[in-house]
Amino acid sequence: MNTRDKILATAKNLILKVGYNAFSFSDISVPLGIKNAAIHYHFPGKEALGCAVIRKEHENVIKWKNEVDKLDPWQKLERFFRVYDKNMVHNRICMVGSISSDLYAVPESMRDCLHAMVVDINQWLTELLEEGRRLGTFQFHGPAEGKAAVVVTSLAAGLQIARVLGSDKFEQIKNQIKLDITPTKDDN
Amino acid sequence: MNTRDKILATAKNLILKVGYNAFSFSDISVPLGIKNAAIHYHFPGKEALGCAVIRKEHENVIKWKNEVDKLDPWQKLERFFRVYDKNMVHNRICMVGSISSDLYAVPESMRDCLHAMVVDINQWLTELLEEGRRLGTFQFHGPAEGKAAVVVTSLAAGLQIARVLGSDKFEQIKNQIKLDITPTKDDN
DNA sequence: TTTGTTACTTACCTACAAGTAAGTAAGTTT
DNA sequence: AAACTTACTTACTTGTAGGTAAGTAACAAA
Repeated sequence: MNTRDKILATAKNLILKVGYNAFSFSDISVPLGIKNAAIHYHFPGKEALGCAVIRKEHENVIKWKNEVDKLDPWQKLERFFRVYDKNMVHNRICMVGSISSDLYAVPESMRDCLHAMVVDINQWLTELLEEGRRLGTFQFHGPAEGKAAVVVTSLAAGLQIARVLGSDKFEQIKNQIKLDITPTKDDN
Repeated sequence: MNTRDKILATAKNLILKVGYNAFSFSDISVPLGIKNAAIHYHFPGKEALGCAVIRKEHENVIKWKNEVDKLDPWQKLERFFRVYDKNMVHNRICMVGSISSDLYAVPESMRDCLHAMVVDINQWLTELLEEGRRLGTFQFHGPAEGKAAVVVTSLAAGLQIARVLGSDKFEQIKNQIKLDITPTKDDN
């Protein structure tokens, strides 16, 4: 792993742990054993670094979508949960939750990067729920778009609230999400 | 309204809009037409101010709970939604979402204040859902605690994601929450 | 071999944040 | 009237943040 990628990885971790405005260049340079100015060699400024982190995360989302493409709806959902689980164990929140909660305190370019990513995630989950309902794998009322919004926000804020109430709360949320889309015998 | 309360109100707004770490004393003193040091007269430091804001919010929650105490479950839920609506129109997020997403970047005393408040909200909503289910007003699967967690996180992150995708997304979430607890004809 | 490029470091600058000590004007108490 | 309290302001200190200009060691290309 080259220095540039190490900087990106460290910055990503910091954004998910303390937020964009709460980390400094030293929080990256000291653990990596480099100087602050080395970060400026790879990225013109903090804003560009922030954008690069979000764009890389977005690329990872796209790769991940292709990876899980052939799985069935429940497996896809479980894989989706696993993304949040990985953050949960490190007391991190998700990128969307971190940047959007600080949205009016980050540069506009970062908002644009985040927007593109959120649209993608939202669309993927909406299609998954729609497909699952069509196949009878999932059951829920109302538009898939609304259901997708509830699912993704429960997970995002689930990571946040779990910091306060413990990881059990996050487990409860995942279980409830599953219960809420599990088919029952009624056919209304 | 005295200066102390004006400082508290301004600080609360800033926390909900840009987060605890992204506002400075000048963001409070300039609009109020006072000097930075005046804030230090009323509050020893930023940490104490942050705690005072959360504690006041917690007190408001307690008062609010008493206000809505006699309403029926659906009315209580609508009143709960209204709290989030009021933040939505100002592009604010909720106190719990703001502080918990920056939790490892705020002083420990603030985390303690937030914890007490989150426990209270969580308990109130759990009891509401439990009561609603007992009365047949609401219908959902699994423990009320898990359902409460899904509802409150959907609303909290709903405010966050609505900053990126627009307020329609928040409306979708509220509708979906209602659909997901509306009784159907099945009696499994 | 000299020229250029990559990947940094050294040393420095500017801005601004939080915090504080001392002062002050207005009102309150004794 | 003297002393004290309230609610600030003035003026200052300290720390740190992001950023930059200039230098350098290692290696590659012409």
